[in-house]
Amino acid sequence: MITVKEVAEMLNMTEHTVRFYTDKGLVPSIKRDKNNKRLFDDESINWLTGVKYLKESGMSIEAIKEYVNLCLEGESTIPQRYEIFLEQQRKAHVQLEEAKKRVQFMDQKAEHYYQILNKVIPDNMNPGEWRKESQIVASK
Amino acid sequence: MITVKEVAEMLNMTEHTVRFYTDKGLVPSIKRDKNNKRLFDDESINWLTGVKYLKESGMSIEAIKEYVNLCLEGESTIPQRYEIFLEQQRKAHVQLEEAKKRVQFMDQKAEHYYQILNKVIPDNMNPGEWRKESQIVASK
DNA sequence: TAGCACCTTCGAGTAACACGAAGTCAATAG
DNA sequence: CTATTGACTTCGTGTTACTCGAAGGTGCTA
Repeated sequence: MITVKEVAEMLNMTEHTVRFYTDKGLVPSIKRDKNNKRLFDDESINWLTGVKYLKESGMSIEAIKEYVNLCLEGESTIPQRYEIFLEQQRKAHVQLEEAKKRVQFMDQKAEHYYQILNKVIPDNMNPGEWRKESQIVASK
Repeated sequence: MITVKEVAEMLNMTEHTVRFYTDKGLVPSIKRDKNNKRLFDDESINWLTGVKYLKESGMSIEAIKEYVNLCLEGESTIPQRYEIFLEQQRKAHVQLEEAKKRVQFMDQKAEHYYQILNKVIPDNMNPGEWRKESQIVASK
């Protein structure tokens, strides 16, 4: 049984956000101790972890809430829940591709600035020149 | 020379967002026609593309604005701009790793729901069981 | 018994859009 | 020649998801 602070650190969220999510009902299994403090057991940590992933893959708080409600309704909602995950799976794959492009972009720009600072090439780093530069790099 | 609508479609942004960014000064090279309409040439498209990547990798509008100002100040700011890109490069790599984890998570959950629907395994899909499930999958 | 760390609720503030209203302007259709 | 269409403009409010800080309760330690 761990506290808000601990679970926040564990999942790399702020304490405020953890409380925000629990207050919205996104962690139905959460408990309270005799002093009304939030306590997370393994089940609650799993819920919160799932919520975090769903959120990061683009679901709104409201949509996550609906998913949680479906879970609480029981097995009859499994087909709907499956549809939700298919959609989130699709989004996660799109996000992965976009993340790869960003890495490529940043790697290229950082490398370019490095070369300028080492007098390898002249300054044409302004974004106005970026496409040109990208084409040069891409054609290498 | 293309319009707001066209560049928005091209970069997959809303027209509102494009205007928002240009009004904040994030695309310094943007032009206007005789009727005061925004017009994007290649340089402006490059700026906007760069702004989009910086934003997606976690920079605030304010921070991007500062970067744009550094660009406009000339070559003397190259070391600072290099530092900015090193940081964004680092963030982009972290994001890539997170995106991979999300894909893994979503693939696993979608697969799990698929199996339940095909009566392969019983229902233990509630997040309360997710860690257990992940361990099982991981140990396969 | 005082201080400290940690928790609580509550309420206000913020970033980045998202959206709609109202108006301008140029081209085309009748 | 007028009128409608459609894309653009500015302006201003609304929304989401935090983010922060204040004010206060509780229990442990010195």
